[in-house]
Amino acid sequence: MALFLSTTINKIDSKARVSVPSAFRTALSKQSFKGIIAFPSYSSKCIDSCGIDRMEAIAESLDQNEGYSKDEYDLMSLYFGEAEKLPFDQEGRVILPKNLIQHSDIKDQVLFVGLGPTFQIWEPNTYNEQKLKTIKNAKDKNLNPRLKPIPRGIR
Amino acid sequence: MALFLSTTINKIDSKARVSVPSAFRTALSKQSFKGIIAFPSYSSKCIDSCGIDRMEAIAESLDQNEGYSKDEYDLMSLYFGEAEKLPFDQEGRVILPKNLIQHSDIKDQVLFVGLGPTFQIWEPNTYNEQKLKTIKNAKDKNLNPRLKPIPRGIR
DNA sequence: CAAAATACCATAAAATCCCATATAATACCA
DNA sequence: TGGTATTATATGGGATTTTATGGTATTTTG
Repeated sequence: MALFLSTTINKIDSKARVSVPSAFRTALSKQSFKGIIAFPSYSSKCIDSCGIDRMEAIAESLDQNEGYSKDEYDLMSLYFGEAEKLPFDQEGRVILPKNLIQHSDIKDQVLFVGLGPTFQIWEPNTYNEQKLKTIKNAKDKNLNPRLKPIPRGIR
Repeated sequence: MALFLSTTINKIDSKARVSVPSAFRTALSKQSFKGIIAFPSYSSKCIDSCGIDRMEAIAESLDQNEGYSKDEYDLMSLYFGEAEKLPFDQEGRVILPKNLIQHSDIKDQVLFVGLGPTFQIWEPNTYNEQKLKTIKNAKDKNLNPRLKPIPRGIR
């Protein structure tokens, strides 16, 4: 499984090209499609993204109806319609489609943030606002990140 | 599972490079990624660190939604964004990113302390202060300093 | 053909490699 | 056991490569 970590801000140029962070490209280098899959997040003003392997795994598990409810099935099916395959150019950039730029309100800077097996693409200011909200919410509800010990699958 | 023990102080140079203690490198030598994962501690002015295997285990357990609420999921996702993959150079050093140096207030010396399955990176003086506080607290509360297995689910 | 997409080239900054050295740790041997 | 040789480690600096970014040329396609 690819593991996406860290946060990077890159520029987007007049042709809507952005460098995908080198670390993300490395994480994807073993996959069959040299590029990323991107689609609008349904819950945030950002772009959800991953490698093709993950999409294929989702497709397969959907196909075999592995415990999805009708509602879940319908929702996930929508993703495939909105997902875009964005290939790397020789320099490791992708071209962000207009609809995704609009959805995430991206202007001239693009923030990539790793979420483990996936990552997201944000307009930097939008991301910071969202992040502050998440932290405030965690404080209000007295939540702790359960980073140790690991609940299961410990090695 | 890697086991990190003991305490070491090393220098940080003008390029923000630090040698990871040899014993720690040995503990990590079997893992797929040759380096460390580092992220700001949520409770202390230090850097939490581990090998990639542990990070992958956390990612997997999150991904399979093993009893995480939406709020918890959001909070933990932030940590992936703040975590950095720091590869070893040929001499066994890593480059500490600026944000982590700031968070832990590191100047020219770096203290590594093993915590068993993970380790932490501190500014040495900050660590000593923290250590004294911990000892004082234990005395005040009359805690019995015996080493026993920690029950699961502790934080 | 025109417009869009893609390939190709150039460059500054940053990251990484490579080599050198002092010190510490370990092995070896008389 | 003491002393010496050898190895490993931590650290420093210069050289090289990669990355991000911009631009131009070429190809595709509708």
